[in-house]
Amino acid sequence: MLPSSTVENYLKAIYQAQVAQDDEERRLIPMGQLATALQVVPGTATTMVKTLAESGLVDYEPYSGVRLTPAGQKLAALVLRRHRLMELFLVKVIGMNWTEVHDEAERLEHAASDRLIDRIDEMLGRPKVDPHGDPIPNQEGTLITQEYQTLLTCLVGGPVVLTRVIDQDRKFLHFLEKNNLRPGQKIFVEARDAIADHVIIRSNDRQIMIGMRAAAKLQVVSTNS
Amino acid sequence: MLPSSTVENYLKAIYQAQVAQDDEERRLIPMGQLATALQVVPGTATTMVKTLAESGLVDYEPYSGVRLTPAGQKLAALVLRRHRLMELFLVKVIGMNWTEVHDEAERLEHAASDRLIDRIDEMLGRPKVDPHGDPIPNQEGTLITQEYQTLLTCLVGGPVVLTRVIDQDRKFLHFLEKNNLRPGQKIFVEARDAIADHVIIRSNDRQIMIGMRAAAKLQVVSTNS
DNA sequence: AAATTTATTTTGAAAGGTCAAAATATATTC
DNA sequence: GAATATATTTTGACCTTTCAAAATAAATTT
Repeated sequence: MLPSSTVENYLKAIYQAQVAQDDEERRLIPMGQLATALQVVPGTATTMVKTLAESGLVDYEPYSGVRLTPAGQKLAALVLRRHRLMELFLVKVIGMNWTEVHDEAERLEHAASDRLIDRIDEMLGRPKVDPHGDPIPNQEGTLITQEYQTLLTCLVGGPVVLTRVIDQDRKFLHFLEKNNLRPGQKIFVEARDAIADHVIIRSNDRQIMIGMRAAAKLQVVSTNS
Repeated sequence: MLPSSTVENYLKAIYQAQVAQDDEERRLIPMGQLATALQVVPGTATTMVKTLAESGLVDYEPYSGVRLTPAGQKLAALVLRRHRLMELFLVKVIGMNWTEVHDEAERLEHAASDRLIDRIDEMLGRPKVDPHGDPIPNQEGTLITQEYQTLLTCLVGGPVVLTRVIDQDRKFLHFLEKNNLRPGQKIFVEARDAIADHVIIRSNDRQIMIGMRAAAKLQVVSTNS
């Protein structure tokens, strides 16, 4: 039986939580966190996770949390693949703004067939990352995650390129867009002040001050030019 | 509240049934027919139609049938618009074959936002018909249906252009495709024999014999060239 | 370690959509 | 017009997904 959108969303949420806590250790995701991510009440998550466990998609340890089984992990990765390819497609082919493709992709990812997704993948030239710089899992469900510096950890003074934005919140993305901070943009990191809790950067000759919480969401790579 | 996919499918099915029996008379669609179209058991259709009636989307007369209200009709037309624009998009932009876009569009039509659909509409140059030659309702939910001849009613001898195919069955469409019978194709109607129950046509210098049941599904316009 | 707070699970109920099968209307045939 | 056939509706049940609120477990504080 093919999984419902709900099942796909649960798997994806667990997967993303697992990836976020950069663990090779395969830690358990607590129920509360999962419930929050999916915007459901904790009891709902418990119920659902139990049925996922029965389907062999997750391992569930009461009062501890969930973890994807290999089968669940593959499914989850393919959902994420559909999502991210769809986002890139919406930007590159449809011409939507990268700050507003998330919700659209969120729905389309459950409706698009594998054939369509692979066709899109081909059209886009088998891309490695989506418009936010998030890596796209391949057809086998393998995700290759690059480790990047952030505006919080990179060298002060040097020029960097914004490569990945770890936040899908529309307001945040619009703030970035308004300040020309989109993936690919070259940025100069001018100062970082732990006490003042900010980072000062320069992009397109405009100076911007960003709080450290926000700075941590902006991943960059150093550049020499 | 926004309508579920199920509700959208019911409305669309009623709408298409109404359009099919080319009625200005706003006749009722019998429950059995609706149930068959939606591949559900009759009782299910009855239940659902009653809730649609409560939402003011249909008029329901027990033991007689359903009919869309103006509100229901508009919604239905917009679903059909999404479907047909999506089909054309899948053919023109994604490069899928016109014989195989139906099922894909059937799912995507419920997931695509109005913004996406309008963007697609714009990309395609505000098209009037989908890949099967079916007319596309406009944003206001108005459907302009052209009346065509069919291979059953058109003049024998003259050249015609295949303009619309009234059947979404994959097997049938594949048969057409195999015989070069796609919308836009010029065809010569060589003979029609009511007793033998067939029409003989010539397309791309190949002669094809088609049963009258099938011929009635192929709509054409006469051409002088 | 007892008390309290926080997280998780359980229980009971609800909404949406569906089916199987019985009951009832309507239409058709003789 | 009674008998039969066909179409429709009703009833009771089920599955999935959800919530509210009570019960319980685990973690934290004192």
